[in-house]
Amino acid sequence: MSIDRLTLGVAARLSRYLQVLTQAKKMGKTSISSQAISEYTNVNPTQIRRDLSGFGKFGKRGVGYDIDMLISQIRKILRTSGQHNIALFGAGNLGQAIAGSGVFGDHGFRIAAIFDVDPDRVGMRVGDVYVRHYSELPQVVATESIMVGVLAVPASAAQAVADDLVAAGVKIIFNYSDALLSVPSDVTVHTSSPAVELLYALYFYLS
Amino acid sequence: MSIDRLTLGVAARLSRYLQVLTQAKKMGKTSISSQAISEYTNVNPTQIRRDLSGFGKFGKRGVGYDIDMLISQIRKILRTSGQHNIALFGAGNLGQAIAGSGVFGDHGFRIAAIFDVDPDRVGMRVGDVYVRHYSELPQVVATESIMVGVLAVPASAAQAVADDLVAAGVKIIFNYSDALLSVPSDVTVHTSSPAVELLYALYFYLS
DNA sequence: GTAGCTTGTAGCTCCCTGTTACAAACTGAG
DNA sequence: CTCAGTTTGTAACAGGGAGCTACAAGCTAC
Repeated sequence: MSIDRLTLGVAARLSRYLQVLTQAKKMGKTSISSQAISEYTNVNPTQIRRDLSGFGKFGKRGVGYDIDMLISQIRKILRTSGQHNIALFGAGNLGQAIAGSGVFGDHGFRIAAIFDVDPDRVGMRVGDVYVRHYSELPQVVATESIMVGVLAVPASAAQAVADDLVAAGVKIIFNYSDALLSVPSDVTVHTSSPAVELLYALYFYLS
Repeated sequence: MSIDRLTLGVAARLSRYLQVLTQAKKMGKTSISSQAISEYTNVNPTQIRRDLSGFGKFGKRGVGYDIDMLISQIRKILRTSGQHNIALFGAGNLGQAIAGSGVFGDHGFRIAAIFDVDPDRVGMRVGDVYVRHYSELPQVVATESIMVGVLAVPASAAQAVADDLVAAGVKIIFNYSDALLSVPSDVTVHTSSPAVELLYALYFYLS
C-alpha cells in the first residue's frame, strides 16, 4: 500500500473503471468481472486486475468484484471520496443541460452555484440552485469553498471568467468553450473536445 | 512515410494537437512552436516534434509551425480530411447546445440531421436543420450517409437508439447519456464523462 | 554578420503494458 | 460431497513507447 502518487496511466485507468462501475450500478448490476470491465474500457483484463490488486484484494475468485465496494475503494485510492463543490458559469442551454443531468452529482461533485450575466436568467432556478449574478463570484467562491469552475459560456467570455476564477483562487477549470485559455502554471485547464475524440475514433474505424 | 496504421498513442496525441491548433487559429494566431503546443497539451516538446517529423518536415526552424498548414497535414495523416455527416438524437437543452455551437463543425463534422420523439420539437429549427421525427432514422441514415450517431437523450432511451443505429449500419456512437450501452464488437461507443475527467484532474491537484 | 530561437534527429534508459501461465478460491450442478 | 467451470491474484518475460539530453542546421531580427 502506501503509494506516494499514482502513475498518470494508473490514475487514468482507475477513473475509467469508475465511470463504467457507476454506469453499471445505475443499470442495476451488483457485481462485475474484470473481463466485463475490459469490454467497456478496452483495457486488458490482466491489467485491470493488476491495477486493483496493487491496493488490496477487492475481488472474489469465481465471482468478480462487488460494484459498490469497488466504487468506494477506487474513490478512496483517488482521494476524492468526499463532496466537492463546483461552480457553473453560463445558464444557457449547455449550463442547464449540465445542471439538470446527474453527470457531476453521481461522482461526488455538487453544483453549489450557477452564474450568468443576463438579468433575465439571474434568479431563475436551474437544477438545485438559483442563478446568481456573475459579480458575486469572488464572494461565493470563498463562502462555498468552490474547488472547480466549469465554463459553459461563449468563447468570447471564457478568458475573462478564467482570469476571475484564478484571481479568486480556483485551481481547476473545466472548459466547455472552444477558447484557448491562458492561465498560470499552477492552474489546470481541461478543455472538452468531443469532436477531437470523434476524429480519434473515426481514424481507427477508417483504417 | 507510409505508416500502415498509427499507434494508439500517436493518434491520440495528434488529435490533441489538432484541438489546440484549431483553438489557436480561432484566437487569430498563425504560427505556433512545439514549446507552445506543449504548454497546452502537457506533451513533451521533443515528443511533439518527433511525432510530426515522422510524416514530413512541416516546421520552420527558428519560427515554428504554420497553423493552417499543420492542421491540414494532421487531418491528412488522420485520414479525416473530408466532411463527415453525423446525426444528433435529442433536441433538448443538450442537443440544442451541441447544434448551436461550432464544436463539431470546426472539425469537419456536419450535423446532417436532428431527431426527437417529442411532437412539440419536431419541425423546430435547431442550428442549420429542422428536427425530424425519430421514426425517420433508417431512411435518413441511408440518404444522408450518416457515419456517427450522437446521443443527447435520457439514459432510459439511449440503448434503444443505439440498437436502431446499429441496425441502420452506423458503426460509431458518441454517448452523452450515462447509460452503459451494449453493442456488437464492431461498433465503437465513446461515452462522454466530464465528471470522471474532473476526478482525474482533482487527484493530481490534491497530491 | 552575429545572437537567439526552434526544428529535426540521434541515442540511451526506464518502466509501462501486453502476454502467457498457473495456483487458489468461489459457485453451482449433479 | 465431488467435480466442472469461473474468475481472481500473481509472477515472469519481452517489446516498445516516451522522457531526457544533446546538438547541428536553418530561420529571424537587429
